[in-house]
Amino acid sequence: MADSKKYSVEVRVWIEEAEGAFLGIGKIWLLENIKKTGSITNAAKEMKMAYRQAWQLVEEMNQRAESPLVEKLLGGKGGGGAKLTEAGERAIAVFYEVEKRIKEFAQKETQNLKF
Amino acid sequence: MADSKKYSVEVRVWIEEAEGAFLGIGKIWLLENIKKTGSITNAAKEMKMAYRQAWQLVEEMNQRAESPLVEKLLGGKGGGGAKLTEAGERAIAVFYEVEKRIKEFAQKETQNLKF
DNA sequence: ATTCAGTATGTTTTTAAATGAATACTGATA
DNA sequence: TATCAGTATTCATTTAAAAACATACTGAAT
Repeated sequence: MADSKKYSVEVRVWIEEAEGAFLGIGKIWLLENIKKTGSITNAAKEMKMAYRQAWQLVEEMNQRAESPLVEKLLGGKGGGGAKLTEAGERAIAVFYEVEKRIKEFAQKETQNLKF
Repeated sequence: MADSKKYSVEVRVWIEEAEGAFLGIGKIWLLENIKKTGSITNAAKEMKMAYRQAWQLVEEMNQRAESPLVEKLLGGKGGGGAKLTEAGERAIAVFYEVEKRIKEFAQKETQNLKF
């Protein structure tokens, strides 16, 4: 006999650092869009987010990582742009790996919830 | 050689139901305070939360659980009050158990993060 | 030295969420 | 049947986060 309602466990994962939340799925999406578009401006547009906000997130990430995740290019042809550093690329991979493991565990461990 | 910065994984766990988020740590605290104080009013005060908000959270929980988590007593001596049902008591226990398992796993699986 | 698109930064406006305030309802008890 | 404290509900206010707006700054390329 099945239960009348279905419940599932959801999990949000983020990386914490001394001063608080450092890297969650939002910043990861931003990194991915910077990689894809080559600039903070276009990444922000892609995500329908204000440039100012995107820029602040990048600042925060760069200052709180041991080495910057995003390299910003000022002026020059096309006005400049932004690209991921090696550390930035690695951050994406590490985050998704950690998140995947935890979410898989969470699903596996929580069948048949009842409330 | 130690890294200059420490990073840790944080995890937020909640229970999802057809219509969205159903039960997270905030509602669990509310349940605990209702248990402790015997009313929504006093639970809300305890948590420095508006009564209105607390009352709405209780409504939501009760409607979306298979059976109510909180029994509300109207009128009478002392004006009434609120107490947890069996299902409410169980919800607290189940939530913490699930949360504990997932958080322990998350810690164990993520040593030596570097960014 | 002008152009150009993106970065950098401060200020104002919007917006959604939470709070606060006000009022009616409930029912055991004295 | 008057009281009383908590539940139930509406409406106005506050507040904090995000967005929108405005304006410099940068430097390769022409």
